Amino acid sequence: MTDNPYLTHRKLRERDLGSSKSNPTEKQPLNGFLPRKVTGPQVRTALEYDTNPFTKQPYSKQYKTLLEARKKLPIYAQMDEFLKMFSEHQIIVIIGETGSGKTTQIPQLVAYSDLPHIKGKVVACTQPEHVAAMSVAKRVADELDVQLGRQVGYSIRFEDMTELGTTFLNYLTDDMLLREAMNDPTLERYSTIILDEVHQRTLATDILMSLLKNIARKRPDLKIIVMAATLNALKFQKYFNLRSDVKVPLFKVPRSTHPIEVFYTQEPEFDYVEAAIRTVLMIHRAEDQGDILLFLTGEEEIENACRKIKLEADDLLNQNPDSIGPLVCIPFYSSLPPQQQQRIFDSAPGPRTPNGPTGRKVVVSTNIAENSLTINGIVYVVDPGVSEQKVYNPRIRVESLLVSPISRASAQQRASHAGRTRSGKCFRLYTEKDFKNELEEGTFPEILRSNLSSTVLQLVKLGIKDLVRFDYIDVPAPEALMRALELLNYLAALDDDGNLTALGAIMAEFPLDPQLAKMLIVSPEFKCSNEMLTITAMMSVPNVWLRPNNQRREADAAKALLTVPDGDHLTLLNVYNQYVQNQYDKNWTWQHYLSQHALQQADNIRTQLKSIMERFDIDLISLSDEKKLYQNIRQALVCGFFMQVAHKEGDKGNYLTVKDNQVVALHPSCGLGTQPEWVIFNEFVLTTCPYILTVSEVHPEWLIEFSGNYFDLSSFPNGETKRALQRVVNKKAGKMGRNDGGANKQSSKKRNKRKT
DNA sequence: GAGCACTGC
Repeated sequence: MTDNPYLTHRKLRERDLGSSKSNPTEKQPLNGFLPRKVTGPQVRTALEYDTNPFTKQPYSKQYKTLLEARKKLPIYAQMDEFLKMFSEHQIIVIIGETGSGKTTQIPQLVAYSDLPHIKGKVVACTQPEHVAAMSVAKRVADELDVQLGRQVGYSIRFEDMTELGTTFLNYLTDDMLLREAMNDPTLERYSTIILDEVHQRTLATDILMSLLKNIARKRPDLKIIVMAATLNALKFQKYFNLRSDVKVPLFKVPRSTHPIEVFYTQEPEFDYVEAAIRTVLMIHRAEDQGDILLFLTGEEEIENACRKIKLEADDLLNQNPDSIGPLVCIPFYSSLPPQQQQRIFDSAPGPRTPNGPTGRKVVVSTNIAENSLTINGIVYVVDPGVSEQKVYNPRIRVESLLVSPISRASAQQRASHAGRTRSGKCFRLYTEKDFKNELEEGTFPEILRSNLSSTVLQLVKLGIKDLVRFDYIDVPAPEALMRALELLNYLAALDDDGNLTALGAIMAEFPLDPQLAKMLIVSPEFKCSNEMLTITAMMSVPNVWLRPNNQRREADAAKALLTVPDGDHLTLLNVYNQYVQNQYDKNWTWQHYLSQHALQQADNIRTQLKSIMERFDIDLISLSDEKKLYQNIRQALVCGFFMQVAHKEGDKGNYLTVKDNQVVALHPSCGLGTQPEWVIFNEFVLTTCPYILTVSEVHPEWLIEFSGNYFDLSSFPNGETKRALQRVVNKKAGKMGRNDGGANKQSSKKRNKRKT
């Protein structure tokens, strides 16, 4: 694990100084344990022992306290049943809602039965979110009475809290395990792999399910456990049936949280925001003490709702000072600075007068609060039944955000927040009939609503030959696959037969979109890899520009000072360089309305990418001539993003994307000083109108020179764009006497040669 | 002249 290049940071730990030698006369708690034949009584006896079988140390006091708490979980009573099932089956599907303790307890039971530490193997448990991986690992380390990072650890992108040869239970993010599979296709070092939260249907979990199903056939010694929160386990159960005569068993873990009363509206609500505000105020007027969690879709909606709730609540308070307490309304969404995000953990306000009614806290949040986050004091949940979700249109290659109905699983997850501290109530702003008949059972899989270029590259690297017939749990649209294959072919990551090229193999090693990986890898040829490294990192993080509602003009003015008129990509470079020159100063970012958090993240990513570049001998090169440098940077951009070029049409500032012929406009946040004839862009979003974001000027000769494959004019639709390109080709032919459209091919050939 | 819901490598 220590040579894993995706981990750039390794936490220092105090080594266990106690002797690890065991006393031969001492009775061993795991005596008589046969791997995978362990029974409930055996485990219970071992748990009550004085010595920790994994550290050979006496148990601490904390261990006993935690053990008593574990015994109260419903799953503790099911130990015998689970261990028997684990002994008898290779694959198990487990269902249990949040609060069932499955994430902490099942992996421990598996460790007791599988005994990975005596075989030199590891039990893995995947999580979609890194926060969950860290916190669950900490909890389980405490429960097993071991030091976090030794017998029990976690691996997430920037942190490896494991010890090679010692760690036998590892919680890791799903992407991490998928990355590992790229270089170890049978995941040999694991004896059991537990996929948790599979109902969330993240891209990585979906792919892992397919891979594991495949590996299970080749490795009968590998056990697989799939854990989900919904009732829709049948789909997973069916999917994992390897043979028709052996059925994958289902293990159910009951919930152990407080009861939650669920209410529905009689009629559908047309204005869910208005209904939500009304419901919050109704709770405030009529219900007992307890805080409220309201789910809305986005920043603007949340800020407006907070303002209205506050106004009305103040009115109520003034009219009925003796019966109604004060109310605070706290917005919560991802782009909020961390300090303001912390406010959701503040306690509710006290009474306004010494003996008056006590106050109430209302948290108005996006989906960010739906999973793996507990806000203390929440007793009431208001759920309008919608969230903003990403949708991908492969035809025009555009991702956009759309307000859509949530799934039943999501609705249940939202409701569960009402029962964390005591029994609570959930108000659903839709009818029970709609809940039962209209909402989808589970979350719409990410694989069906994403751009798949990165995933397809990973699959090919994993050795998957036939992407169309791959055993997906939900098959993506053929058009989405085709678009991905086409892009990877133009980028020279795949050859014309769909085989991985040497370049593609390197691209797959970068945790980046293929376009970004390509431009970074070729950038030494343009003598600007140092700068491209920065730009790539900056393009991998969310928007760094802050623009608070009441300080827009100040924010825009600050941004103007950092803007490079030649293009937004160069502006990103400038922002990062200034950030470093100002010693990563928090005040500097604050004064320039920049997100310290995003810049810090870009810096982390830059470090990680740099180490991967070093591994592949990709040199870091700079040019001192700034004019030349700026030009070369934009040429390198063309090598990755040639499919995202637009040409100006007429004088009204409209642009037409090449080949796709979409009418787009420069986003108002674009910092270009003029409206150049040709631009390259990073993102195409559909909001009030189609906009292109992060835009730089390019010269048409570069398009022909560095991506001749794509800019082969015979494949172009007739129109102004083609005519403009034709003029460039003619001019060039006149000047140079030939049309060198093969630079793209040449550079990849050069790279191929170097690798062999 | 206007927005990025949310994860993750």
